[in-house]
Amino acid sequence: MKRPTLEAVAALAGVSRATVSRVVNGQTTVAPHIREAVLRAVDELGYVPNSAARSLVTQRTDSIALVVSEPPTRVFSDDPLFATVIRAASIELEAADKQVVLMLAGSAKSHARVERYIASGHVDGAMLISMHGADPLPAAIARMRVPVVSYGRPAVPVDIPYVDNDNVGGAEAAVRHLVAAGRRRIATIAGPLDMIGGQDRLTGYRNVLRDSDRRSIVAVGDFTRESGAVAMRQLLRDDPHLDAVFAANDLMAIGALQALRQAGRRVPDDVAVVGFDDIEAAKYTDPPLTTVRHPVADQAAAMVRLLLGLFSGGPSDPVILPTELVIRESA
Amino acid sequence: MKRPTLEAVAALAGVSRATVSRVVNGQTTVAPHIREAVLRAVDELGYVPNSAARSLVTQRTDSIALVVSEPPTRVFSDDPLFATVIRAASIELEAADKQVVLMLAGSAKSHARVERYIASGHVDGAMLISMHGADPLPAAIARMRVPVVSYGRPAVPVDIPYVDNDNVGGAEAAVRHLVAAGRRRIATIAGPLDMIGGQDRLTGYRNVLRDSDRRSIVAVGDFTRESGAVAMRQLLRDDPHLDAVFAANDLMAIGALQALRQAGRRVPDDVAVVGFDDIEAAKYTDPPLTTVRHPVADQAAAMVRLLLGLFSGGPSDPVILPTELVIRESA
DNA sequence: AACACCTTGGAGAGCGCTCCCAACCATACG
DNA sequence: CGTATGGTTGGGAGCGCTCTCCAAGGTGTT
Repeated sequence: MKRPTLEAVAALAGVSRATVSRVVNGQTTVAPHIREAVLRAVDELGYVPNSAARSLVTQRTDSIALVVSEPPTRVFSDDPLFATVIRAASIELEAADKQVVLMLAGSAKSHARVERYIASGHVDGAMLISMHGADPLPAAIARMRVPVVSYGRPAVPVDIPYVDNDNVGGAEAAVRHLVAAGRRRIATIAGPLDMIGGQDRLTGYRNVLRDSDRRSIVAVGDFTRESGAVAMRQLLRDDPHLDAVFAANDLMAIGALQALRQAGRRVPDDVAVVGFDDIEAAKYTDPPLTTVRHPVADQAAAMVRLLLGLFSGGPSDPVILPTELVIRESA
Repeated sequence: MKRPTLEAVAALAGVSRATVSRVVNGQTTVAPHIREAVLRAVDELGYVPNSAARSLVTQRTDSIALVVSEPPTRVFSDDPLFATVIRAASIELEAADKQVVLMLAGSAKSHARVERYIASGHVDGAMLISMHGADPLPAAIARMRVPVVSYGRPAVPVDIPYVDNDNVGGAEAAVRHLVAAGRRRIATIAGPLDMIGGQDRLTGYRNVLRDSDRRSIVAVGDFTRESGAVAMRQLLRDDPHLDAVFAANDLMAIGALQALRQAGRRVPDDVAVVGFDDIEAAKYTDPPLTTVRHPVADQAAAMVRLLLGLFSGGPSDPVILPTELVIRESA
């Protein structure tokens, strides 16, 4: 009635536990006919090795935690970022025959659970995704003796390897595009400044404006469409004559598009709009959104490779991936 | 250098392993001052119990697998269904202090991994989400002696408990609404017929049409927006005079809206459109989409409770949740 | 003061597996 | 024909933990 053990298989096949273990783990030092007998017994009993027992002795679990340190509402919002990352990372990890354990660590309470989970040896390593500045998790996890990598540069300087995209460069390219098009009053809808992506994209915007001798006009959103609309209205009040907006992500750009339409501005004729991310929806806005594409899936895959590399003593240097300006009709 | 064990804590606190175990597991039969000493030692060494060792003896893992038997492209598509289910289930499971292990089982290869994972005792139970008719996974997992529940009635008759919403009733309500509004030629864009949701919603549509003496006009999509647009164009060719469409989900309804606009039809004046799901985007379509809301999050929570109930010998009867017609402007 | 009873801590057996080491057998060589 | 060699197999320890006894000590009662 209970699940069969190695012992049971050994008994049925008329060999020792050790031999069964060898067959199950694919060692070649077993005589073919014995191997056959063992496999038959395994099949007959429906034997599957007990993972707890195995990892107790091997000290490995072949599982990797994917920790998303955000409230669930944001993880599974309109923003497909997390979905893309999770998907790409899963594919890459499964290719390496690792099991993905997805963990949402949005609240302080779940932080504790996650820390405990990782510390208790459930996983061989962990990947952290998108945390805010005050997030204590990276530091906490880095303290354990578990290999960890981060998706995106941690906001707090913590000594863990990470993979990021060139946020500053991408923002610069976007704003340079607006400058090149002759736009004079270029505003930005920045992301949350406690997030590294928000900071870096604002930095890129400021770099170009400074170099091109324009004034910066800044409103801050929180990466949601609604906040983009609110920020856009704010900007229009601040400077009714602005002729371009760079939004720190597409969702806010879409919100800005709505607000502009409501305010009776034509895009791109009156106001040019550029987003960041190149999400799917950017193709279907009216007009289609010019935006900065960054390789989310590649970045996730690179993160996985970085972590797997750590297991075998590979380098722990940060990896930075390039971005690309996608020009559509909004700017 | 290694991770501290019970033994180490016991030595430091000057007690036996058993006593430390009692303290760590919150047993009350330990004298306060000894308890203090143990906790101090735990703290000092940064001790965290080894989960493999623990579950080897307890035969529990306190983890639950959430198996999504769909290709990742669909799981993390525009369709927020999976996201909502995953989120709600996670919240509910964490409340019960269970760890969620999310597994994507889109390919045959990953099926094998998932089966092995579950069979090897990594989790105490499993939840299956949204599978197509030919999916062998429910049957395979049901065969193991692991408690399993399904989100949605399994397409293949398999004896596992499930939680579903009233797809037939919801579709009926939607189509009855169109009938009541005086629509004469009511078409439907059905979902994939190898999915139970697709079947049931089509059944509901047919039930009402039959009772109200109208002809059914059916096109089949695959729950994506694109397929909705394609199906809509098809329907317009089949019957240029149709005056209403019931789409089996909102994404296809949105595609239909696009196709109708391109064809120069006004919604709802010329053609009324009703969707199913009440996703977030349904509020923002032009015009806002009339649709059938079903309690996705509630359903997920109910699924979790059903599974947890199974552990303690609770009932394994299917749970069916009601739906609600949300009337906006498209019909 | 002796007894029973209850509380509390310790000893030890395993949970199911891997892996080291030793024993074995067969072959080949001196 | 004995011994060295190499390839297979089995024995057994132990991974870190829980949990069932059991013993020791303390308390209260008669």
